[in-house]
Amino acid sequence: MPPARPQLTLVASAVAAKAAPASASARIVDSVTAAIIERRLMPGTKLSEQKIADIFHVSRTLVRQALNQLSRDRLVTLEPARGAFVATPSVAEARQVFQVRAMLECAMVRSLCAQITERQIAELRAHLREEAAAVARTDVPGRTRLLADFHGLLARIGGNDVLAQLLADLLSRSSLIALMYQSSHSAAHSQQEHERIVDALEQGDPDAAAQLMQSHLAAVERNLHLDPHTADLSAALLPVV
Amino acid sequence: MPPARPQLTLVASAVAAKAAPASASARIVDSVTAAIIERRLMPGTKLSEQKIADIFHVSRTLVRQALNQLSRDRLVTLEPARGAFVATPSVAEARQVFQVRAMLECAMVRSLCAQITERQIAELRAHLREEAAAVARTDVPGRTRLLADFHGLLARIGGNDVLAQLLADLLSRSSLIALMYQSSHSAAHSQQEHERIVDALEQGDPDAAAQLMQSHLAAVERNLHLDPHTADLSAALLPVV
DNA sequence: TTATGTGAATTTGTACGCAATCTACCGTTG
DNA sequence: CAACGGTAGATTGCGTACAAATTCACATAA
Repeated sequence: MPPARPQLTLVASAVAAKAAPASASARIVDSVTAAIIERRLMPGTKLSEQKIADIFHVSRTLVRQALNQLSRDRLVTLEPARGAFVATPSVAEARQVFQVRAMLECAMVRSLCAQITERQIAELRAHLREEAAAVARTDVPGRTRLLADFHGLLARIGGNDVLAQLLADLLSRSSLIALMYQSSHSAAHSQQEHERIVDALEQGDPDAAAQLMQSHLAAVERNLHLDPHTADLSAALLPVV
Repeated sequence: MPPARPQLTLVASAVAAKAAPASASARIVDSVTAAIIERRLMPGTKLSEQKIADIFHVSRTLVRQALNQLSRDRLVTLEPARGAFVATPSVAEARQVFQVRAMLECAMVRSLCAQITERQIAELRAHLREEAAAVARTDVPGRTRLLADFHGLLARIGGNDVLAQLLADLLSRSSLIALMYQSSHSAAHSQQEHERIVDALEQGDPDAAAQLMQSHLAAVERNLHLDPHTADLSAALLPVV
């Protein structure tokens, strides 16, 4: 079904993603996750068990464990007796992910207004400065990561681990989606919307914060190339370069 | 850390949970999930790989796959080199799960008001009748399942698969929580609240629907024995009978 | 009696190997 | 020349085996 099936080119640099000497298969999960959201692995790429096992110098057993976890995260799809492939989220799935994010994140900033501290505002401001710096120096991978992590930071600040974990999953899926349906959204624009959301949080205005988050997510989604004629046909025929 | 560690008594009846000849490990996942939410497996129970493998007549390989999936669903916790145990969600986690459910489900019924059809209302009414019947005949396992699945049905009706999947996970976690912190909430009361939510959906009143869902979830949570003195000490010392 | 240390037995973690399945190539045929 | 079929190679699915870690029991000492 997926039209484009590039070859696997998981370079050794992927191994050095995280320094943590975590459990063997967790290291593979982290590396592949990083490789996917940093677009070193394109959607549709086949992830051969043996090749990955060779790269990480472990047996296929551990690779299979890792691929299973990744499929639960919806970052790879497992086709029975055919193998694992980097997921190619459909347009419908993309829309649904953003719809759920809107539900979750609007409610999140609403409840955040009532409980946020000076200290946490400062933390957010520091993050915004990093974002702005990355945008200014046109650091594309850096600003992409920081812009996504703004949403993760909001969730972590809220202190609700269940929510933070859930949103983290949605954010990695969003990264894959943004990568597939190449966003035309201006990074600078996104960064400014983040600023205004923090302003609303600082003023403790739940309605404004929720409204700003809503329109921010809508803008991001609108700037994805999700329109039927653009995605369904062209993207289905031309390999996603 | 967990105080109570009952012995594993996964009877063979668990095998006959679903008739589907699904993939080997999926069958194990379903059986164990059913066993947990139907409280045949108590929180803290050790899930020995070999014992489960013997019960299902498969090798430990498939059991490990199943346990990994279950740990991602947060129904079992994996302690390195120690084994798998039926999860014992903390009070904090319980509160967080209900908080996220409130965010998600309030937004869900809101958006449902605008798009729901006559056909779908009828489907919900049919479900409500089943609930009422189960409550009337004091069918405890049946009414528990139906009352939980009302929320799942709402999600599925919405047509957003991502949301439905997410909520399904939260619902099974909620079942485990309700089981641990033995709810004193009246089933009949819950059922009536469901009726009123459907009424609001039928009238297309988003504010009322969201408000009713909010207070319904709050009531369910309030009737869990989540208060510090009840849970932290007593429940930590006495085995959960 | 309570606490501590040692060793056997059980259990988990990982690698390896075989059977079943799929992919690809190539010769055959209409 | 296009379409079909069959064989060879590679890949996945799953069971088994062995090493490492943990648990439990028992003996010993304070």
